[in-house]
Amino acid sequence: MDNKLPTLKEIARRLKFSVSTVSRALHDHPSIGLRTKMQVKQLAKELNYEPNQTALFFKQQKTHTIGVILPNLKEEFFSQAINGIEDVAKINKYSVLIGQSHDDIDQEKQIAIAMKNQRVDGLIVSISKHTKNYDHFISLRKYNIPVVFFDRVPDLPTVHKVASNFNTGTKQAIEFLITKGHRRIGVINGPEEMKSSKERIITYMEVLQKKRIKIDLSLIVTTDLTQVKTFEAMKNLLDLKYPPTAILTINDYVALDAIQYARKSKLKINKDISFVSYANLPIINYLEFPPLASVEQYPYEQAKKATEILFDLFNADNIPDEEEKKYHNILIEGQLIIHKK
Amino acid sequence: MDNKLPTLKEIARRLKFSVSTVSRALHDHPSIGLRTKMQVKQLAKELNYEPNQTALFFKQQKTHTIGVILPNLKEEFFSQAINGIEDVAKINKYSVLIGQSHDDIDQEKQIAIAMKNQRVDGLIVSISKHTKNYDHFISLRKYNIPVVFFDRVPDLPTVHKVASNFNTGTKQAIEFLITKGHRRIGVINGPEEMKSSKERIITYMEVLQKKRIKIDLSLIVTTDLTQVKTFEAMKNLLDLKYPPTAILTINDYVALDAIQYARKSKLKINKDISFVSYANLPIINYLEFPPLASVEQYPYEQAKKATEILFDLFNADNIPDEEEKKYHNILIEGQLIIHKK
DNA sequence: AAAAATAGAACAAACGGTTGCGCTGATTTT
DNA sequence: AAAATCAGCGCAACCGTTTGTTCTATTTTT
Repeated sequence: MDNKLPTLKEIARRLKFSVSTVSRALHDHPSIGLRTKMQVKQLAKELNYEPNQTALFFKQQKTHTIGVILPNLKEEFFSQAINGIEDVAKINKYSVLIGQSHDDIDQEKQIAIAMKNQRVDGLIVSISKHTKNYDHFISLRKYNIPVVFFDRVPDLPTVHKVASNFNTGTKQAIEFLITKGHRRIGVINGPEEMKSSKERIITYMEVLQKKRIKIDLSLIVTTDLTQVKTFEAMKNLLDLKYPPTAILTINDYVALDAIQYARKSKLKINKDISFVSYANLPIINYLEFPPLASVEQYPYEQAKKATEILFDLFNADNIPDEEEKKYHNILIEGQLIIHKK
Repeated sequence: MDNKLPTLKEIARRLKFSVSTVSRALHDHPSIGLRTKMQVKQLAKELNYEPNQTALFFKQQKTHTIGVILPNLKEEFFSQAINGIEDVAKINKYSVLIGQSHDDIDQEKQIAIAMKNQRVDGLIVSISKHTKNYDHFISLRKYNIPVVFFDRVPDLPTVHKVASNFNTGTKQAIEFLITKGHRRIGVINGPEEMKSSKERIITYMEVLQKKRIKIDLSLIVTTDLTQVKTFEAMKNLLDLKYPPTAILTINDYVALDAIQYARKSKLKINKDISFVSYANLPIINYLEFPPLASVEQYPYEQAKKATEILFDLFNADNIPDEEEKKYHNILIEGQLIIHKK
């Protein structure tokens, strides 16, 4: 097993050139003669020479790797997001290191530290549903590791982030339900820590006020996204004296659980009770009783944009510190998708 | 921005020790005095010293990173598999680099090359559904990068692999259908390139023969896993003079499409026609008309086992080449899960 | 023909850490 | 008291590549 990979030194030895000459030859440096250049290149090709990336990473203090931290990959939202990240990374010849927090703050911290130590050049993050403290990300600034958040973003002005504009989608969703004749619209919201949860409620109230529909706070319940809590939330809604005729749920997975609960309660979906949610999962197409509509949040586009910003930051780093360093804060418009059926 | 990370050199300078002393002190080398050791460790802690991984990777010619190549992450099967890989990697303090082939052979090759250049220490692979040629993986041997395949594995004796034992699951599935009274059992199989496709048919025939049920080859159709082809396959089956009363599909996604088609054809699921498939996706639980049963293939366990083998190989590499180098070939037993409903 | 300019290549340092070996002064052995 | 031992630390090489500087012919200029 002659497992030794060819190095510049090896090429230099065979051709009786110096290592530096070989290096420059391969880089088409002007101070290398044509003959030499040809010889070097040919031998390099013969030997299948590939620069040792670990040496380069070390030398350049760059790893050409971006880290991605997100709650999990099993939600299709995030696996689609990965595609957006990968695509941009590939264009820039970067690799992607992925870590799942599984919505656990400690794991999130641990991964962030591991990625710092691995010397990733930058980080794309969608925070866990319980994260309230962002120190483990903020501290990366000391190491010049830029961080761009997407989808689940911290509620801080001093970070780069790309998120869905829940406002628009929520507005469309509620108006859609009102148009369909619904007046008692329930909401199964996410944990209060999540920025999107607050925004959803604000928009919900705004729309109802404008349409002069009385707001009933008992119609607003929360779930931590687990099935158990969603069932509880549904029970609370259905046990009301005047239960809602339509429910807005924080995402499609919650909607699925909610629908399941409604069916167990012998309710006719889309007749006794209708659902609208967020995410627009492909799986919806296979359901017998899907939500009436979903707010598409374009995970691919969000993640892609976040990654593009990250690469901008890599370059901006070289630019002398502008005093007023701008923080990117992009909103991707959601879009209500009405499911035909 | 004092972005300079602390180095051994920095610690040595401040304490007026040599770099080597500092290095050894941090590693509890016996030839370093207690006083010195304490001083060094304290300052290291104060400065938040962390060894520069890129330097270590370079020096040790190891990246402590394993590469994973799989068709895609949006199939829950694979995102669960990732968890198995991550868990084992974490125990061994390894990072995980992920690449999706999107079932495209060229992308698969490209990723394999990129990972080789990144100097991953080893590779976990589930091949694309069209891959017939394995040179891009075999050639990694030259670079001493071990490869372990899982789930979708090459049909070669000279590779390490972990796969599902389709035999058992398929047998259970068909016998289950026969017990339910079905005599005309259709199969929507995968592309012939896939090893599992062949095995499925063999078992199918064996079971039918044993049960003395006549084999009708027109009941066996194939799909490339796309919806279009699955619909075509379904059409072929349903247009038969004596269409099947039950269908075995290669996986749950195909089953979903097949069920959708059957419903469009006004067939009553689980009455006019029943389905059994492979994978046992969680989503099944939300369906109104799920397959009767699914063969669970334990992606987490498969991937975990594959990764454990990979780490074994890392160590085995140091052992002098045994002439008879064994190739791992693990089969994980599938298990038919009958969906209650 | 001597001086200046230039092309083409070599030298050497640097990135940060590990490690075999050698050095020094103190302690123990004979 | 001289010799041997040893604890404790420094020196230097090395991993592969890049790059600023220097060197050496050769060519061009005057």
